[in-house]
Amino acid sequence: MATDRDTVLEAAVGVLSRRPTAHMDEIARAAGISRATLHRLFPGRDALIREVGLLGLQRFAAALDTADTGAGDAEAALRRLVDASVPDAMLCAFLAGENQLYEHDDINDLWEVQIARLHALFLRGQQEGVFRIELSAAWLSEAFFDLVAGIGWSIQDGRLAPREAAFSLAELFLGGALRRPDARTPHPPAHSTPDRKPETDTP
Amino acid sequence: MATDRDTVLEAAVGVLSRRPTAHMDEIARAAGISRATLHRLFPGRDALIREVGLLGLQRFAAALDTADTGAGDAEAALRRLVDASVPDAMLCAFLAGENQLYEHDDINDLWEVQIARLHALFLRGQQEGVFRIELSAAWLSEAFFDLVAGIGWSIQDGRLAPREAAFSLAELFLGGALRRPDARTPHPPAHSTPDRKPETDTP
DNA sequence: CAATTCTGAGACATGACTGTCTCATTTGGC
DNA sequence: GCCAAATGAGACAGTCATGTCTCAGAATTG
Repeated sequence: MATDRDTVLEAAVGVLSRRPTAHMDEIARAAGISRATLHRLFPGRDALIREVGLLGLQRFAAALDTADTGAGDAEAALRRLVDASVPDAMLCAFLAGENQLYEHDDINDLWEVQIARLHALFLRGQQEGVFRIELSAAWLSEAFFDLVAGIGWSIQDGRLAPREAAFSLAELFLGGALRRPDARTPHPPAHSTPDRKPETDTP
Repeated sequence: MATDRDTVLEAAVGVLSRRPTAHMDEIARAAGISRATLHRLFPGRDALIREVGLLGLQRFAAALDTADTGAGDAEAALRRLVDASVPDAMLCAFLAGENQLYEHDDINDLWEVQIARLHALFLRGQQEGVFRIELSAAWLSEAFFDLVAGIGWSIQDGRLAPREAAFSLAELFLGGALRRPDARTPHPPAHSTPDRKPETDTP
């Protein structure tokens, strides 16, 4: 029985991350409360969805703060970000699946701020020679967030043990994102070779 | 103006992959036809969604067929799968975001068959020493599909050039999934070290 | 123990989307 | 140019979820 707003939000995430179109009935039952009480806590469905999205973005922003992505080695910063964001992976899964949120301008702005922070981290890592420059920072940002969401879905469905989550995410993503100090790309790309030039953001 | 069923389905994917709750009106407008004609082509919304999902699964199954994932080097097989599945990345994005599909048993079965084929490819690669065994084949399967979906979203939103898609996916994913022939893991995992034992499926 | 507050269950009206229909218009074939 | 088929626009009822209300019962507080 969860009468707290935050507790209800947590329960709502559990339902909405898998079924974004869940009715108020389902959300209320998932939280162990009645539909009436749910409406007493949140003005309506829109407000509830919006608050869940806001919670997710705030948690992800807090993870970026905790990881202190602007300091030190870019690889170490990303590892800190992995550890900080995996506990809220389910919220990220909700954010990835709920594209209806982007109708609200404030949510959209907050989202873009966090993506910009991710982008900046990858750009810095590329300029420092830590991350590969053949992959655009935008793609690295997108892929990282998608994998965090994938972690959330996998854990929720019982396909991934929570203890393995951070390790699995860090090893898979960093393996593909880090420049190899010794070995070059295992095979030269046979398809289209994007001759990407190292980007700069601070002119 | 798209009067063909397949053309309408393609247009529907474009809308539904981003807004899974789009109304019939929006889908019809996206296809350039009226709501009446849309209803003449498909019995109802459920049938339309179901056919889009079926199309996505059939395309992904066809990609697995084309790639011939059971033959030859596992890495080469995965590279073939990347090339074969990237053109249908938007459909995979739809599949990843539309969890409501899994109420239909036939769709669910077809889905699990394809995931099993992916899983088998990664398991084989692990047994042949091509893919890392510290990451479970289940996680590799999930991550691969999530990244294909991410490719689809990125292309649709104009954040990734279609020409770079296959390269970006293959390099990022294979970099994290392949065993490094010479260099070991850049940093020994400081967090929890899952002492995974190499799995077997054919006893 | 009594009073207050909060919750759950249900009823109710509202609104939105869906599915079906009709009819005028257009398209395409002959 | 005529006829047939198909399309678009709109109207219509049905359905479902939402949001609000009331009331009885439970929990908490004094």
